[in-house]
Order: sequence, then structure tokens, then C-alpha cells
Amino acid sequence: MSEQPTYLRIAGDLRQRIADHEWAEGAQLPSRAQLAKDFGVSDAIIRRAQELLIAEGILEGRAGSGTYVAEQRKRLRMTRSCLSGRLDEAPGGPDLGALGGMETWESRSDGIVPAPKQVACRLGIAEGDYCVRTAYEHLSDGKPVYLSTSWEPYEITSGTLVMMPDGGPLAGAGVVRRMAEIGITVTHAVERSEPGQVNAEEANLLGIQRGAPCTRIERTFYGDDGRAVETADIVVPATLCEIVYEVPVWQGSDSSD
Amino acid sequence: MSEQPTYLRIAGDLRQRIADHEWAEGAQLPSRAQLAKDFGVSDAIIRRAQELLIAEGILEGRAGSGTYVAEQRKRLRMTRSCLSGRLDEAPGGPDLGALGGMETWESRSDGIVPAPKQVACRLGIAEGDYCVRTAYEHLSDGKPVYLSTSWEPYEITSGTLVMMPDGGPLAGAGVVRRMAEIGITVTHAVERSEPGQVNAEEANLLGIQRGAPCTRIERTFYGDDGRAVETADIVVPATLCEIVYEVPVWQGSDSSD
DNA sequence: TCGAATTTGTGCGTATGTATC
DNA sequence: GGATACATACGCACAAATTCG
Repeated sequence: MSEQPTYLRIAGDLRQRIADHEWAEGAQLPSRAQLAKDFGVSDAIIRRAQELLIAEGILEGRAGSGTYVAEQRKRLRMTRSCLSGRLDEAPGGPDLGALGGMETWESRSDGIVPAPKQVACRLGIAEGDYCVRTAYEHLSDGKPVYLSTSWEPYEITSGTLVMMPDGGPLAGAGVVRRMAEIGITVTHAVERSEPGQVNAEEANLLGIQRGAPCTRIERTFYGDDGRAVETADIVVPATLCEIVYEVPVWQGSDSSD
Repeated sequence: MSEQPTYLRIAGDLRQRIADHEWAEGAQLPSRAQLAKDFGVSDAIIRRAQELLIAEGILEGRAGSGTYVAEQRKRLRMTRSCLSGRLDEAPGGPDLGALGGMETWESRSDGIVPAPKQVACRLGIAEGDYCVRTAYEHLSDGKPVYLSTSWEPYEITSGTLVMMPDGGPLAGAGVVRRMAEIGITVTHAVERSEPGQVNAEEANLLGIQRGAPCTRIERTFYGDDGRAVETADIVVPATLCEIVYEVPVWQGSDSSD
């Protein structure tokens, strides 16, 4: 116990051995009792080490069956290209289809709701002002890959045909197109990215383990008048998607490094 | 126990009460024993719930003292702007200084090493080909905020004055400038972003808790000939930095949403 | 179909070490 | 030194899910 706690040492050992392909993807690990005997520690310590690796998405526990090396599903690449004339835009989502099969989504606008404080702040409106909220489940080849919830200020689209993202003639069209329809040009988006874990509900929707690592993105679209036209909370599980940004490098600036 | 395990229910309860500011930032929570009595569960369950929140960066445990609501240090904003003539570039790092004080860094090039498989793949060179590896510790107002390790193919800078990032006349200058010096124009970067946790060593360097959530970015710079000129592993702890991308929206594309 | 064995998931009590006050 | 509180570790019990005879 000199330097590192036992459970961390064992977690590291298992992590290394999995990286070295001692166990194949999808293979079952020895049982807790067996590992405890192998390592000469108690049952609970093995459990604790495994919990760490499960949270990291490396292992997967199946009740009644065993602990397995998590399968690396072929992940959907979500690319934001800032380089050329790519359009990166889907409802609460970026450019899909860069890699992989059929990307689709299901949405349910759950109507007009007062903006929570955080959302109001991002949209530059007052807390409690009305918004159209829409929840999306994004699918690739029919399987869920990431989630998003979007808010649009009611004031902007109120009375137009594009008020509901999933209704009207442009049902299912992206924010950019829908806003263009009512004379608003969307110029850019700002994305705030944070690491996190999926909660039980999200895990259920995505068909993955609770606590699996994910990236939470707060994305806000801005119109040519500088106003925010939509903001979204996007949950991107690391096991299902990889996030790639392509950014240009501007020469001759004050690169102070 | 109907739906959710007790420890998750309690974790959720505490998370909510912290969000509601029942305890201020930096405030000490009641002791485990007290909370166990309050919730009518065992000591261990409280511990388990608290461990979850500590992993989420919401709580902070101090041995011998107590459990505290984690202080939200004013975070450094790391912005990648793809919009105008901003330069986003520092060694293994992006535009700093958008918000906050003095941004500096310390680096130690630990010499010429054979490229590991992953790095070789990102640089488009063969495994084992030599690289100049440099580790950076990025500081804001003297305090560490994020870490990075960069690899540059030895072949590119070999024999030039800019071979070592922290040596020669352009010591401490960014990749873009150093490459410009030897006639290579860096045109763009690709960043792959993944959620993760900091390990013990990183936590130590950053002065934060082990297991704290972070974003791991694999960034690769490309020259005008399409060759990769540098790649870096960047560790951005969520508690110290926020990551923001500004991306343009291209009108009239196949926005299929 | 049933049931027993196995394995994980959850919960509890306790002991020891160590840091803080 | 003593009291308190967290960190780690062990042992046990039971539930739930799975597997297999």
C-alpha cells in the first residue's frame, strides 16, 4: 500500500492487460472471486477496480453473466469542418454522414415552454420567456448514437410556418434552412464542450451503460443580426461517436508561444 | 429500492441540493455519519454516493477534514475560432488569453524518441520513426491549467535551428511560426476530442483531484503539402478550462435535417 | 419447465490507516 | 495526544439476472 491504493494498482494492471489484448474484445473476464484469488485481495477490491474501468467504458458488467471487455462499436464520426463549403448542420446536430451508414433522427417537440435560466442566458432572452423545445434522438442505421434537446425563442418563429421543427412544410429541416425560410440568415455557431457521464435515462435511450463517458456540448446558432436563434444541449457518448473539429490556421498572427 | 439503487438516489438528491445552493461553494457537507443518519442508510452508501459526485467534480473530499462543495475556479476559456483572422495557436495549445490573466507555459523536450504506433499513424510516418517529443505544462497566472505532449517528425526539422521547440532562436515559438521559419506553411489542424478522467500523475501536475473529468484532444497540424507536421495529446481538465469552438455556418448546403 | 449454480449488483458492519483540527 | 473525518480494505448477506443441466 506504499504508493498507490490496491484497487488503483489492480485497475491499472487490468487496463494494461486489456490494452495488450490479453483478453479479446467482447471476451469474458475471470469472475470476481477468481480475480480476487489471483491478486490475493478481497472480492470488494476487484469490484472497485472493475467499477472504475466500467466508468471508463473499458469493461462492461452484465448481471448474472460476467464482466466483459467492452466491444468498440464502430463509432460515428461527427465532423465540424471549418475549412471549406461544408455544411455542418442537423437539428441539434452537426454534419453526419461523413462516415457510415444511414443517419436519421426522431424528434418530439414537446411544445412551448418557459426558458430555464441557463437557456435564457444563452439565447439572450429573459428567464421565463417562451421557447419551443424539441428533443431529438439521432440514429445511425437505426441505432441511437447521440441525443440533443433544442430551444428556439418563440418570438422568432411565432406565427410562421416553421415554428415547430417537426411540423409544417419544412418538418425535419435544419435550423439553418428553417430560419432562411423566414428571412434569417444563420452565420455561425458557438459550441461549448464539456466531459461528462450519461445518466440513467440517457443511457437507456442510447442503449449503453449508465455512467458511460460522454461529451456534453452546448451549441448556439447565431443569425446575421447577432441574435441567438437556437441553442441545444447535445449528449455525445464516447462509445458511439467520435468528435472531430477541422480548424484553419491563420498565418502571421501573434502566435506568442 | 423499487426503481433506482439507493446510492444513486442519494447522489441525485445531493446533486440537486448542491445545484439549488443549499450548500455554498466551498462549504463543508455534514459528515458521512450524519448524512447516513439523515438518509437512514449505512455509512458506505453515503460514501458511494459521494464518490460519484467527486468523480463528477461536484464534491471534493479532504482526508481528515470533510467533504466540500468543489469551488468553481474561474476557468480559462480556450477558444478555437474558425471565423476570422484569429490565430489559435500555442505549443500543444490553442488560443489562450481570450479571457483571464497571464498565460505562460513550461516545456521540456525530452529528446528524440521513436514514434509509438498511435502517434506514427497520426503523423503518417512509420512506427519507430524518430520524433522530437516535448511535454508542456500550460499556466495561467502561474497556476497549471492544462497539459500537452507534442511529437514532431524528426525528419522535418532535423538539421534546422527549430528542431527543438524549446531551443534555438525561436525557442518557445509556436509550431506555426517555427515551421514557417523552415519554409513550411501550416494550413490547418484536426482535433479529435474525447471525454476522460485525469490519472494520478496528471492530477498531481494540475493540482486537482485524481479522476477529475477532462477532455483529451488529439490535435494534428498539417502543412500545405498535406503532411502532418506535429501532433499533440492535450489534457484539458473541466474544472480549470472550458473549451469553446466557433464555427461558421455555410448556407445553402444539403442540410438534410 | 424447473431449479440449482454462478456471477454481478447492492447494501451493511467493521477495522485500520492517516490527515486535520 | 485526542477527537473527528475521510480513505482504504475485508467479510458477509441478499437480490437479480443469467446459464445450464
